[in-house]
Amino acid sequence: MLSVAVILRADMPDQPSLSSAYLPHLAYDSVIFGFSGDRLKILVMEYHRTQLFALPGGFVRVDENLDAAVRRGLCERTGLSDIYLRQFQTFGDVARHDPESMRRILEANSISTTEYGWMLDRFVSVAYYALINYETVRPRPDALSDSLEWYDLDSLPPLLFDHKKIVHAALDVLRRNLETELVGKNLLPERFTMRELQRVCETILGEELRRSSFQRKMLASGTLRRHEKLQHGKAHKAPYLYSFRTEKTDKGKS
Amino acid sequence: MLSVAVILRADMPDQPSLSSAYLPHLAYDSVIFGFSGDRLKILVMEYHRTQLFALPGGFVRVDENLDAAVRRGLCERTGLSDIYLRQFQTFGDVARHDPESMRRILEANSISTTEYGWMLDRFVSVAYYALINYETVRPRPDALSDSLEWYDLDSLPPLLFDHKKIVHAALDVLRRNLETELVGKNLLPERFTMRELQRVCETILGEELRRSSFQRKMLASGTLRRHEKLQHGKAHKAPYLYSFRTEKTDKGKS
DNA sequence: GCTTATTGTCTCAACGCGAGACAATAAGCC
DNA sequence: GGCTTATTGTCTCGCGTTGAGACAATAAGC
Repeated sequence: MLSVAVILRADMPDQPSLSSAYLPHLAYDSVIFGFSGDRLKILVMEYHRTQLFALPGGFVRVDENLDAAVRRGLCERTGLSDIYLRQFQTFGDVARHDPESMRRILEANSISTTEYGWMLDRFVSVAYYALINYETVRPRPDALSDSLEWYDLDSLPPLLFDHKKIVHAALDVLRRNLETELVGKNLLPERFTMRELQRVCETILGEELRRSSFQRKMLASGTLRRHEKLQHGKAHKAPYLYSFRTEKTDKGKS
Repeated sequence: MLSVAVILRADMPDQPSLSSAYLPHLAYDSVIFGFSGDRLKILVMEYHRTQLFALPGGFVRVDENLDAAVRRGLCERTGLSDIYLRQFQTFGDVARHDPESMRRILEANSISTTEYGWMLDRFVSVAYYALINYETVRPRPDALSDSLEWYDLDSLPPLLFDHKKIVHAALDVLRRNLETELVGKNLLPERFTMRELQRVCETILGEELRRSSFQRKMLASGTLRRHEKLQHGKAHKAPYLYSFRTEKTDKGKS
Protein backbone atom coordinates (compact mmCIF):
# COMPACT_ATOMS: atom_id res chain seq x y z
CA MET A 1 0.00 0.00 0.00
CA LEU A 2 0.93 3.63 0.18
CA SER A 3 2.26 3.95 -3.29
CA VAL A 4 3.30 7.55 -3.26
CA ALA A 5 3.67 7.84 -6.97
CA VAL A 6 0.12 6.87 -7.66
CA ILE A 7 -0.94 9.99 -5.88
CA LEU A 8 1.57 12.28 -7.47
CA ARG A 9 0.74 11.34 -11.00
CA ALA A 10 -0.83 14.14 -12.95
CA ASP A 11 -3.99 12.20 -13.52
CA MET A 12 -6.33 14.24 -11.41
CA PRO A 13 -6.31 17.68 -12.98
CA ASP A 14 -9.66 18.71 -11.56
CA GLN A 15 -8.99 17.90 -7.95
CA PRO A 16 -8.17 20.92 -5.82
CA SER A 17 -6.91 18.77 -2.98
CA LEU A 18 -5.29 15.48 -3.80
CA SER A 19 -6.27 13.81 -0.56
CA SER A 20 -9.98 14.49 -1.07
CA ALA A 21 -9.99 12.53 -4.31
CA TYR A 22 -9.50 9.27 -2.41
CA LEU A 23 -11.27 7.51 0.41
CA PRO A 24 -9.23 8.28 3.51
CA HIS A 25 -7.79 5.52 5.70
CA LEU A 26 -8.48 2.94 3.03
CA ALA A 27 -5.90 1.29 0.77
CA TYR A 28 -5.34 -1.88 -1.17
CA ASP A 29 -2.28 -4.08 -1.51
CA SER A 30 -1.68 -6.56 -4.30
CA VAL A 31 0.33 -9.76 -4.30
CA ILE A 32 1.11 -10.25 -7.97
CA PHE A 33 2.17 -13.82 -8.66
CA GLY A 34 4.16 -14.71 -11.75
CA PHE A 35 5.58 -18.01 -12.90
CA SER A 36 8.94 -18.13 -14.58
CA GLY A 37 9.16 -21.73 -15.72
CA ASP A 38 10.38 -23.21 -12.50
CA ARG A 39 9.81 -20.65 -9.79
CA LEU A 40 6.94 -18.67 -8.36
CA LYS A 41 7.72 -14.99 -7.92
CA ILE A 42 5.91 -11.86 -6.80
CA LEU A 43 6.33 -8.21 -7.68
CA VAL A 44 7.91 -6.07 -4.97
CA MET A 45 8.53 -2.34 -5.21
CA GLU A 46 11.35 -0.40 -3.63
CA TYR A 47 10.92 3.20 -2.59
CA HIS A 48 13.66 5.23 -4.12
CA ARG A 49 16.53 6.29 -1.88
CA THR A 50 15.15 4.41 1.12
CA GLN A 51 15.87 0.71 0.63
CA LEU A 52 12.37 0.17 1.89
CA PHE A 53 10.36 -2.53 0.13
CA ALA A 54 6.64 -2.99 -0.06
CA LEU A 55 3.87 -4.61 -2.05
CA PRO A 56 2.46 -2.50 -4.84
CA GLY A 57 -0.71 -0.86 -3.69
CA GLY A 58 -2.78 2.25 -3.92
CA PHE A 59 -5.91 4.07 -2.94
CA VAL A 60 -9.55 4.09 -3.94
CA ARG A 61 -11.16 7.11 -5.52
CA VAL A 62 -14.30 8.41 -3.91
CA ASP A 63 -16.43 7.46 -6.91
CA GLU A 64 -14.63 4.27 -7.88
CA ASN A 65 -15.46 0.63 -7.26
CA LEU A 66 -12.95 -1.10 -5.02
CA ASP A 67 -12.25 -3.78 -7.60
CA ALA A 68 -11.81 -1.15 -10.29
CA ALA A 69 -9.26 0.70 -8.21
CA VAL A 70 -7.13 -2.39 -7.87
CA ARG A 71 -7.45 -3.17 -11.54
CA ARG A 72 -6.42 0.36 -12.41
CA GLY A 73 -3.35 0.19 -10.21
CA LEU A 74 -2.42 -3.21 -11.57
CA CYS A 75 -2.66 -1.94 -15.11
CA GLU A 76 -0.42 1.00 -14.31
CA ARG A 77 2.21 -1.38 -12.94
CA THR A 78 2.08 -4.17 -15.46
CA GLY A 79 0.36 -2.75 -18.52
CA LEU A 80 -2.08 -5.67 -18.40
CA SER A 81 -5.75 -4.88 -18.37
CA ASP A 82 -7.53 -8.21 -18.31
CA ILE A 83 -5.93 -10.33 -15.65
CA TYR A 84 -7.02 -12.75 -12.99
CA LEU A 85 -7.61 -10.86 -9.76
CA ARG A 86 -9.05 -12.00 -6.48
CA GLN A 87 -9.72 -10.27 -3.19
CA PHE A 88 -8.79 -12.51 -0.29
CA GLN A 89 -8.56 -10.62 2.99
CA THR A 90 -8.79 -7.22 4.62
CA PHE A 91 -6.18 -6.20 7.14
CA GLY A 92 -7.41 -3.76 9.75
CA ASP A 93 -5.20 -3.93 12.80
CA VAL A 94 -4.09 -0.64 14.28
CA ALA A 95 -0.60 -2.05 14.77
CA ARG A 96 -0.05 -2.44 11.04
CA HIS A 97 0.53 1.24 10.47
CA ASP A 98 4.04 2.58 10.72
CA PRO A 99 4.22 6.39 10.44
CA GLU A 100 7.99 6.47 10.93
CA SER A 101 8.72 4.46 7.79
CA MET A 102 6.15 6.46 5.88
CA ARG A 103 7.79 9.69 6.99
CA ARG A 104 11.17 8.45 5.78
CA ILE A 105 9.68 7.69 2.39
CA LEU A 106 8.08 11.08 2.07
CA GLU A 107 11.21 12.91 3.15
CA ALA A 108 13.49 10.88 0.91
CA ASN A 109 11.34 11.96 -1.99
CA SER A 110 11.06 15.57 -0.84
CA ILE A 111 7.34 15.36 -0.35
CA SER A 112 5.74 17.82 2.02
CA THR A 113 4.57 16.10 5.17
CA THR A 114 2.16 18.93 5.83
CA GLU A 115 0.33 18.52 2.57
CA TYR A 116 0.60 14.75 2.47
CA GLY A 117 0.44 14.15 6.18
CA TRP A 118 -2.72 12.12 5.71
CA MET A 119 -0.51 9.38 4.33
CA LEU A 120 0.93 8.95 7.80
CA ASP A 121 -2.48 8.01 9.14
CA ARG A 122 -3.73 4.58 9.91
CA PHE A 123 -4.93 2.59 6.91
CA VAL A 124 -7.19 -0.40 6.55
CA SER A 125 -6.03 -2.35 3.55
CA VAL A 126 -7.93 -4.74 1.31
CA ALA A 127 -5.57 -7.36 -0.08
CA TYR A 128 -5.84 -8.93 -3.54
CA TYR A 129 -3.75 -11.43 -5.39
CA ALA A 130 -3.23 -11.55 -9.12
CA LEU A 131 -1.96 -14.29 -11.42
CA ILE A 132 -0.08 -13.34 -14.55
CA ASN A 133 2.15 -14.92 -17.11
CA TYR A 134 5.65 -13.90 -16.23
CA GLU A 135 6.73 -13.59 -19.87
CA THR A 136 4.10 -11.14 -20.98
CA VAL A 137 4.94 -8.39 -18.52
CA ARG A 138 7.53 -5.68 -18.26
CA PRO A 139 6.94 -4.15 -14.80
CA ARG A 140 6.77 -0.39 -14.79
CA PRO A 141 7.98 1.47 -11.73
CA ASP A 142 6.07 4.70 -11.40
CA ALA A 143 6.85 8.38 -11.71
CA LEU A 144 9.15 8.57 -8.73
CA SER A 145 11.27 5.83 -10.36
CA ASP A 146 10.80 3.37 -7.58
CA SER A 147 12.02 0.03 -8.72
CA LEU A 148 9.55 -2.80 -9.30
CA GLU A 149 11.00 -6.26 -9.63
CA TRP A 150 10.28 -9.96 -9.42
CA TYR A 151 11.38 -11.65 -6.23
CA ASP A 152 11.49 -15.29 -5.39
CA LEU A 153 9.01 -16.15 -2.69
CA ASP A 154 11.70 -17.66 -0.49
CA SER A 155 14.11 -14.78 -0.88
CA LEU A 156 12.00 -11.71 -0.36
CA PRO A 157 13.58 -8.57 1.02
CA PRO A 158 12.26 -7.33 4.38
CA LEU A 159 8.87 -5.78 3.66
CA LEU A 160 7.27 -2.76 5.25
CA PHE A 161 4.21 -2.83 7.49
CA ASP A 162 2.51 -6.23 7.65
CA HIS A 163 3.24 -7.07 4.04
CA LYS A 164 5.08 -10.27 4.82
CA LYS A 165 1.98 -11.51 6.58
CA ILE A 166 -0.11 -10.51 3.58
CA VAL A 167 2.11 -12.47 1.21
CA HIS A 168 1.82 -15.61 3.31
CA ALA A 169 -1.92 -15.22 3.57
CA ALA A 170 -2.11 -14.88 -0.22
CA LEU A 171 -0.10 -18.04 -0.73
CA ASP A 172 -2.31 -19.90 1.72
CA VAL A 173 -5.45 -18.93 -0.13
CA LEU A 174 -3.88 -19.65 -3.50
CA ARG A 175 -3.02 -23.18 -2.38
CA ARG A 176 -6.50 -23.79 -1.07
CA ASN A 177 -8.01 -22.62 -4.33
CA LEU A 178 -5.56 -24.38 -6.59
CA GLU A 179 -7.98 -27.08 -7.66
CA THR A 180 -11.01 -24.94 -8.25
CA GLU A 181 -9.55 -21.86 -9.88
CA LEU A 182 -7.72 -23.00 -13.02
CA VAL A 183 -4.57 -21.35 -11.78
CA GLY A 184 -2.45 -22.60 -14.63
CA LYS A 185 -4.60 -20.79 -17.11
CA ASN A 186 -3.29 -17.49 -15.83
CA LEU A 187 0.32 -18.43 -15.20
CA LEU A 188 1.06 -20.37 -18.40
CA PRO A 189 1.05 -19.42 -22.07
CA GLU A 190 -1.94 -20.34 -24.22
CA ARG A 191 -0.55 -23.76 -25.06
CA PHE A 192 1.56 -25.82 -22.72
CA THR A 193 2.69 -29.34 -21.99
CA MET A 194 1.45 -31.52 -19.18
CA ARG A 195 4.85 -31.26 -17.59
CA GLU A 196 4.68 -27.47 -17.48
CA LEU A 197 1.27 -27.56 -15.88
CA GLN A 198 2.52 -29.99 -13.28
CA ARG A 199 5.46 -27.71 -12.52
CA VAL A 200 3.11 -24.83 -11.79
CA CYS A 201 1.07 -26.87 -9.37
CA GLU A 202 4.13 -28.30 -7.68
CA THR A 203 5.68 -24.90 -7.22
CA ILE A 204 2.55 -23.41 -5.69
CA LEU A 205 1.99 -26.34 -3.38
CA GLY A 206 5.65 -26.59 -2.49
CA GLU A 207 5.66 -30.36 -2.93
CA GLU A 208 6.23 -32.87 -5.70
CA LEU A 209 3.35 -34.64 -7.34
CA ARG A 210 3.21 -38.13 -8.93
CA ARG A 211 3.33 -37.75 -12.65
CA SER A 212 0.88 -40.50 -13.57
CA SER A 213 -1.68 -39.48 -10.97
CA PHE A 214 -1.46 -35.86 -11.97
CA GLN A 215 -1.92 -36.65 -15.64
CA ARG A 216 -4.83 -38.95 -14.96
CA LYS A 217 -6.57 -36.43 -12.78
CA MET A 218 -6.09 -33.55 -15.19
CA LEU A 219 -7.36 -35.51 -18.16
CA ALA A 220 -10.34 -36.74 -16.17
CA SER A 221 -11.25 -33.26 -15.01
CA GLY A 222 -12.35 -32.29 -18.49
CA THR A 223 -10.79 -28.85 -18.31
CA LEU A 224 -8.04 -29.58 -20.79
CA ARG A 225 -8.13 -29.72 -24.55
CA ARG A 226 -5.45 -31.74 -26.28
CA HIS A 227 -4.06 -30.44 -29.53
CA GLU A 228 -2.60 -32.59 -32.27
CA LYS A 229 0.36 -30.33 -32.83
CA LEU A 230 3.24 -31.62 -30.80
CA GLN A 231 6.11 -29.77 -29.29
CA HIS A 232 9.22 -30.34 -31.44
CA GLY A 233 12.83 -29.33 -31.19
CA LYS A 234 13.54 -30.84 -27.81
CA ALA A 235 14.99 -34.19 -26.97
CA HIS A 236 13.01 -37.34 -26.30
CA LYS A 237 9.42 -38.12 -27.05
CA ALA A 238 7.41 -35.14 -28.22
CA PRO A 239 4.64 -34.34 -25.73
CA TYR A 240 1.16 -33.18 -26.64
CA LEU A 241 0.28 -29.56 -26.23
CA TYR A 242 -2.77 -28.68 -24.18
CA SER A 243 -4.88 -25.61 -23.64
CA PHE A 244 -7.64 -24.87 -21.18
CA ARG A 245 -11.07 -25.62 -22.44
CA THR A 246 -13.50 -22.78 -22.81
CA GLU A 247 -17.16 -22.98 -23.70
CA LYS A 248 -16.42 -21.31 -26.99
CA THR A 249 -13.52 -23.39 -28.30
CA ASP A 250 -15.28 -26.69 -28.04
CA LYS A 251 -18.61 -28.04 -26.95
CA GLY A 252 -19.57 -31.56 -26.14
CA LYS A 253 -16.17 -32.96 -26.86
CA SER A 254 -15.23 -35.96 -24.78
CA MET B 1 -24.03 -1.55 8.19
CA LEU B 2 -25.08 1.91 9.24
CA SER B 3 -26.43 1.05 12.59
CA VAL B 4 -27.52 4.47 13.73
CA ALA B 5 -27.89 3.56 17.34
CA VAL B 6 -24.31 2.47 17.68
CA ILE B 7 -23.31 6.02 17.00
CA LEU B 8 -25.86 7.63 19.25
CA ARG B 9 -24.98 5.67 22.33
CA ALA B 10 -23.44 7.76 25.06
CA ASP B 11 -20.22 5.81 24.97
CA MET B 12 -17.93 8.47 23.59
CA PRO B 13 -17.93 11.22 26.22
CA ASP B 14 -14.63 12.71 25.14
CA GLN B 15 -15.35 13.05 21.47
CA PRO B 16 -16.23 16.58 20.43
CA SER B 17 -17.49 15.40 17.05
CA LEU B 18 -19.07 12.00 16.81
CA SER B 19 -18.09 11.46 13.23
CA SER B 20 -14.41 11.98 13.91
CA ALA B 21 -14.34 9.10 16.38
CA TYR B 22 -14.79 6.61 13.55
CA LEU B 23 -12.99 5.86 10.34
CA PRO B 24 -15.05 7.54 7.62
CA HIS B 25 -16.45 5.59 4.68
CA LEU B 26 -15.68 2.29 6.40
CA ALA B 27 -18.20 -0.03 7.99
CA TYR B 28 -18.70 -3.66 8.81
CA ASP B 29 -21.72 -5.93 8.41
CA SER B 30 -22.26 -9.17 10.24
CA VAL B 31 -24.19 -12.27 9.22
CA ILE B 32 -24.98 -13.93 12.52
CA PHE B 33 -25.96 -17.55 12.03
CA GLY B 34 -27.94 -19.43 14.62
CA PHE B 35 -29.31 -22.94 14.61
CA SER B 36 -32.71 -23.68 16.10
CA GLY B 37 -32.85 -27.46 15.99
CA ASP B 38 -33.96 -27.86 12.44
CA ARG B 39 -33.42 -24.55 10.72
CA LEU B 40 -30.61 -22.14 10.08
CA LYS B 41 -31.46 -18.55 10.86
CA ILE B 42 -29.74 -15.17 10.85
CA LEU B 43 -30.25 -12.02 12.85
CA VAL B 44 -31.86 -9.15 10.95
CA MET B 45 -32.57 -5.71 12.35
CA GLU B 46 -35.43 -3.41 11.45
CA TYR B 47 -35.06 0.32 11.61
CA HIS B 48 -37.86 1.74 13.68
CA ARG B 49 -40.73 3.39 11.87
CA THR B 50 -39.33 2.58 8.44
CA GLN B 51 -39.96 -1.11 7.75
CA LEU B 52 -36.44 -1.16 6.39
CA PHE B 53 -34.40 -4.24 7.22
CA ALA B 54 -30.63 -4.65 7.28
CA LEU B 55 -27.85 -6.76 8.70
CA PRO B 56 -26.49 -5.61 12.03
CA GLY B 57 -23.35 -3.60 11.50
CA GLY B 58 -21.34 -0.69 12.70
CA PHE B 59 -18.27 1.43 12.38
CA VAL B 60 -14.62 1.20 13.36
CA ARG B 61 -13.09 3.61 15.83
CA VAL B 62 -9.97 5.41 14.73
CA ASP B 63 -7.82 3.60 17.29
CA GLU B 64 -9.54 0.24 17.19
CA ASN B 65 -8.62 -2.98 15.44
CA LEU B 66 -11.10 -3.99 12.76
CA ASP B 67 -11.74 -7.38 14.37
CA ALA B 68 -12.24 -5.73 17.73
CA ALA B 69 -14.83 -3.37 16.33
CA VAL B 70 -16.91 -6.25 15.01
CA ARG B 71 -16.57 -8.14 18.27
CA ARG B 72 -17.68 -5.07 20.18
CA GLY B 73 -20.73 -4.61 17.99
CA LEU B 74 -21.60 -8.28 18.21
CA CYS B 75 -21.39 -8.20 21.98
CA GLU B 76 -23.72 -5.22 22.12
CA ARG B 77 -26.28 -7.09 20.04
CA THR B 78 -26.08 -10.54 21.56
CA GLY B 79 -24.40 -10.13 24.92
CA LEU B 80 -21.92 -12.82 23.92
CA SER B 81 -18.27 -11.98 24.18
CA ASP B 82 -16.42 -15.07 23.06
CA ILE B 83 -17.96 -16.27 19.84
CA TYR B 84 -16.82 -17.68 16.57
CA LEU B 85 -16.24 -14.84 14.12
CA ARG B 86 -14.77 -14.84 10.66
CA GLN B 87 -14.12 -12.15 8.13
CA PHE B 88 -14.99 -13.39 4.65
CA GLN B 89 -15.26 -10.55 2.12
CA THR B 90 -15.12 -6.80 1.66
CA PHE B 91 -17.77 -5.10 -0.41
CA GLY B 92 -16.61 -1.93 -2.11
CA ASP B 93 -18.83 -1.17 -5.06
CA VAL B 94 -20.03 2.37 -5.43
CA ALA B 95 -23.47 1.11 -6.36
CA ARG B 96 -24.00 -0.45 -2.96
CA HIS B 97 -24.65 2.85 -1.25
CA ASP B 98 -28.19 4.13 -1.09
CA PRO B 99 -28.44 7.64 0.37
CA GLU B 100 -32.21 7.80 -0.09
CA SER B 101 -32.90 4.88 2.23
CA MET B 102 -30.38 6.23 4.69
CA ARG B 103 -32.08 9.59 4.67
CA ARG B 104 -35.44 7.96 5.40
CA ILE B 105 -33.92 6.19 8.37
CA LEU B 106 -32.41 9.35 9.77
CA GLU B 107 -35.58 11.34 9.30
CA ALA B 108 -37.81 8.65 10.75
CA ASN B 109 -35.71 8.81 13.88
CA SER B 110 -35.50 12.61 13.93
CA ILE B 111 -31.77 12.66 13.44
CA SER B 112 -30.21 15.78 12.01
CA THR B 113 -29.00 15.19 8.48
CA THR B 114 -26.67 18.14 8.76
CA GLU B 115 -24.81 16.74 11.73
CA TYR B 116 -25.01 13.13 10.60
CA GLY B 117 -24.82 13.76 6.89
CA TRP B 118 -21.62 11.72 6.72
CA MET B 119 -23.78 8.66 7.17
CA LEU B 120 -25.24 9.32 3.74
CA ASP B 121 -21.80 8.93 2.18
CA ARG B 122 -20.48 5.95 0.37
CA PHE B 123 -19.23 3.13 2.59
CA VAL B 124 -16.90 0.24 1.99
CA SER B 125 -18.01 -2.60 4.21
CA VAL B 126 -16.04 -5.53 5.58
CA ALA B 127 -18.35 -8.51 6.04
CA TYR B 128 -18.05 -11.09 8.82
CA TYR B 129 -20.08 -14.09 9.76
CA ALA B 130 -20.62 -15.40 13.25
CA LEU B 131 -21.85 -18.75 14.54
CA ILE B 132 -23.76 -18.90 17.77
CA ASN B 133 -25.98 -21.25 19.67
CA TYR B 134 -29.50 -20.07 19.13
CA GLU B 135 -30.60 -20.96 22.65
CA THR B 136 -28.02 -18.95 24.54
CA VAL B 137 -28.88 -15.58 23.06
CA ARG B 138 -31.50 -12.95 23.66
CA PRO B 139 -30.94 -10.41 20.87
CA ARG B 140 -30.85 -6.84 22.07
CA PRO B 141 -32.13 -4.14 19.74
CA ASP B 142 -30.31 -0.92 20.47
CA ALA B 143 -31.19 2.45 21.94
CA LEU B 144 -33.53 3.48 19.12
CA SER B 145 -35.55 0.33 19.80
CA ASP B 146 -35.01 -1.09 16.37
CA SER B 147 -36.12 -4.68 16.39
CA LEU B 148 -33.59 -7.47 16.06
CA GLU B 149 -34.96 -10.89 15.27
CA TRP B 150 -34.15 -14.31 13.89
CA TYR B 151 -35.22 -14.92 10.32
CA ASP B 152 -35.23 -18.10 8.34
CA LEU B 153 -32.71 -17.99 5.54
CA ASP B 154 -35.34 -18.78 2.94
CA SER B 155 -37.85 -16.25 4.20
CA LEU B 156 -35.81 -13.14 4.72
CA PRO B 157 -37.47 -9.75 4.41
CA PRO B 158 -36.16 -7.48 1.64
CA LEU B 159 -32.83 -6.17 2.84
CA LEU B 160 -31.29 -2.75 2.31
CA PHE B 161 -28.23 -2.05 0.21
CA ASP B 162 -26.43 -5.18 -1.02
CA HIS B 163 -27.15 -7.12 2.14
CA LYS B 164 -28.92 -9.95 0.36
CA LYS B 165 -25.77 -10.52 -1.66
CA ILE B 166 -23.71 -10.46 1.52
CA VAL B 167 -25.89 -13.13 3.12
CA HIS B 168 -25.49 -15.42 0.13
CA ALA B 169 -21.76 -14.89 0.05
CA ALA B 170 -21.60 -15.76 3.74
CA LEU B 171 -23.52 -18.97 3.20
CA ASP B 172 -21.23 -19.90 0.32
CA VAL B 173 -18.14 -19.49 2.44
CA LEU B 174 -19.71 -21.28 5.38
CA ARG B 175 -20.45 -24.28 3.17
CA ARG B 176 -16.93 -24.38 1.82
CA ASN B 177 -15.49 -24.26 5.31
CA LEU B 178 -17.91 -26.71 6.83
CA GLU B 179 -15.42 -29.56 7.07
CA THR B 180 -12.46 -27.63 8.38
CA GLU B 181 -14.05 -25.29 10.87
CA LEU B 182 -15.92 -27.41 13.41
CA VAL B 183 -19.08 -25.51 12.66
CA GLY B 184 -21.21 -27.66 14.93
CA LYS B 185 -19.17 -26.67 17.94
CA ASN B 186 -20.53 -23.16 17.71
CA LEU B 187 -24.09 -23.91 16.71
CA LEU B 188 -24.87 -26.78 19.09
CA PRO B 189 -25.00 -27.04 22.86
CA GLU B 190 -22.05 -28.52 24.73
CA ARG B 191 -23.36 -32.06 24.37
CA PHE B 192 -25.35 -33.32 21.43
CA THR B 193 -26.36 -36.44 19.60
CA MET B 194 -24.96 -37.59 16.30
CA ARG B 195 -28.32 -36.92 14.74
CA GLU B 196 -28.28 -33.29 15.85
CA LEU B 197 -24.82 -32.80 14.41
CA GLN B 198 -25.93 -34.32 11.14
CA ARG B 199 -28.94 -31.99 11.05
CA VAL B 200 -26.65 -28.97 11.35
CA CYS B 201 -24.48 -30.10 8.47
CA GLU B 202 -27.46 -30.97 6.31
CA THR B 203 -29.12 -27.64 6.93
CA ILE B 204 -26.02 -25.69 6.06
CA LEU B 205 -25.31 -27.72 2.95
CA GLY B 206 -28.92 -27.78 1.90
CA GLU B 207 -28.80 -31.48 1.11
CA GLU B 208 -29.34 -34.77 2.90
CA LEU B 209 -26.41 -36.91 3.99
CA ARG B 210 -26.19 -40.70 4.42
CA ARG B 211 -26.45 -41.53 8.05
CA SER B 212 -23.96 -44.38 8.17
CA SER B 213 -21.34 -42.54 6.12
CA PHE B 214 -21.71 -39.42 8.20
CA GLN B 215 -21.35 -41.30 11.45
CA ARG B 216 -18.33 -43.23 10.22
CA LYS B 217 -16.60 -40.12 9.00
CA MET B 218 -17.25 -38.15 12.16
CA LEU B 219 -16.01 -40.92 14.42
CA ALA B 220 -12.92 -41.41 12.27
CA SER B 221 -12.09 -37.71 12.29
CA GLY B 222 -11.12 -37.85 15.95
CA THR B 223 -12.79 -34.56 16.77
CA LEU B 224 -15.59 -36.09 18.79
CA ARG B 225 -15.62 -37.42 22.30
CA ARG B 226 -18.30 -39.90 23.22
CA HIS B 227 -19.84 -39.73 26.66
CA GLU B 228 -21.34 -42.63 28.49
CA LYS B 229 -24.38 -40.75 29.61
CA LEU B 230 -27.17 -41.34 27.18
CA GLN B 231 -30.05 -39.17 26.22
CA HIS B 232 -33.21 -40.42 27.93
CA GLY B 233 -36.81 -39.41 27.88
CA LYS B 234 -37.38 -39.81 24.19
CA ALA B 235 -38.71 -42.75 22.29
CA HIS B 236 -36.63 -45.51 20.74
CA LYS B 237 -33.04 -46.45 21.35
CA ALA B 238 -31.14 -43.96 23.48
CA PRO B 239 -28.32 -42.38 21.49
CA TYR B 240 -24.90 -41.52 22.85
CA LEU B 241 -24.09 -37.93 23.63
CA TYR B 242 -20.98 -36.41 22.08
CA SER B 243 -18.95 -33.28 22.63
CA PHE B 244 -16.16 -31.74 20.61
CA ARG B 245 -12.73 -32.79 21.71
CA THR B 246 -10.40 -30.14 23.04
CA GLU B 247 -6.76 -30.54 23.94
CA LYS B 248 -7.61 -30.00 27.57
CA THR B 249 -10.47 -32.45 28.08
CA ASP B 250 -8.59 -35.46 26.84
CA LYS B 251 -5.21 -36.30 25.51
CA GLY B 252 -4.08 -39.39 23.68
CA LYS B 253 -7.45 -40.97 23.78
CA SER B 254 -8.26 -43.13 20.78
C1' DG C 1 -44.95 -58.87 25.39
C1' DC C 2 -45.37 -56.98 20.91
C1' DT C 3 -44.73 -53.18 17.68
C1' DT C 4 -42.06 -49.54 15.92
C1' DA C 5 -38.70 -46.16 15.18
C1' DT C 6 -34.01 -45.01 16.04
C1' DT C 7 -29.16 -46.06 16.71
C1' DG C 8 -24.47 -48.22 16.24
C1' DT C 9 -22.03 -51.08 13.36
C1' DC C 10 -21.00 -54.12 9.63
C1' DT C 11 -20.55 -55.62 4.67
C1' DC C 12 -20.06 -55.00 -0.20
C1' DA C 13 -19.23 -52.60 -4.45
C1' DA C 14 -17.57 -48.47 -6.75
C1' DC C 15 -14.31 -45.03 -7.03
C1' DG C 16 -10.01 -42.28 -6.47
C1' DC C 17 -5.23 -42.14 -5.60
C1' DG C 18 -0.20 -43.60 -4.76
C1' DA C 19 3.13 -46.42 -6.72
C1' DG C 20 5.14 -48.77 -10.17
C1' DA C 21 5.63 -50.87 -14.89
C1' DC C 22 5.50 -50.78 -19.77
C1' DA C 23 5.82 -49.57 -24.64
C1' DA C 24 6.29 -45.66 -27.78
C1' DT C 25 8.98 -42.10 -29.22
C1' DA C 26 12.61 -38.60 -30.65
C1' DA C 27 16.99 -36.55 -30.18
C1' DG C 28 21.99 -37.37 -29.70
C1' DC C 29 25.95 -40.18 -30.54
C1' DC C 30 28.88 -43.38 -32.89
C1' DG D 1 21.55 -46.49 -39.77
C1' DG D 2 21.58 -48.50 -35.19
C1' DC D 3 22.08 -47.89 -30.39
C1' DT D 4 21.44 -45.28 -26.11
C1' DT D 5 18.74 -42.49 -23.20
C1' DA D 6 15.35 -39.62 -21.32
C1' DT D 7 10.60 -38.35 -21.62
C1' DT D 8 5.75 -39.28 -22.41
C1' DG D 9 1.12 -41.58 -22.46
C1' DT D 10 -1.12 -45.30 -20.54
C1' DC D 11 -1.98 -49.37 -17.91
C1' DT D 12 -2.17 -52.32 -13.68
C1' DC D 13 -2.16 -53.32 -8.81
C1' DG D 14 -3.14 -52.41 -3.99
C1' DC D 15 -4.92 -49.47 -0.58
C1' DG D 16 -8.16 -46.42 1.52
C1' DT D 17 -12.52 -43.80 1.25
C1' DT D 18 -17.27 -43.41 0.17
C1' DG D 19 -22.20 -44.57 -1.14
C1' DA D 20 -25.69 -47.83 -0.31
C1' DG D 21 -27.76 -51.13 2.14
C1' DA D 22 -28.38 -54.65 5.89
C1' DC D 23 -28.52 -56.12 10.55
C1' DA D 24 -29.00 -56.53 15.52
C1' DA D 25 -29.66 -53.84 19.73
C1' DT D 26 -32.54 -50.95 22.14
C1' DA D 27 -36.29 -48.12 24.44
C1' DA D 28 -40.76 -46.06 24.44
C1' DG D 29 -45.76 -46.79 23.57
C1' DC D 30 -49.63 -49.76 23.32
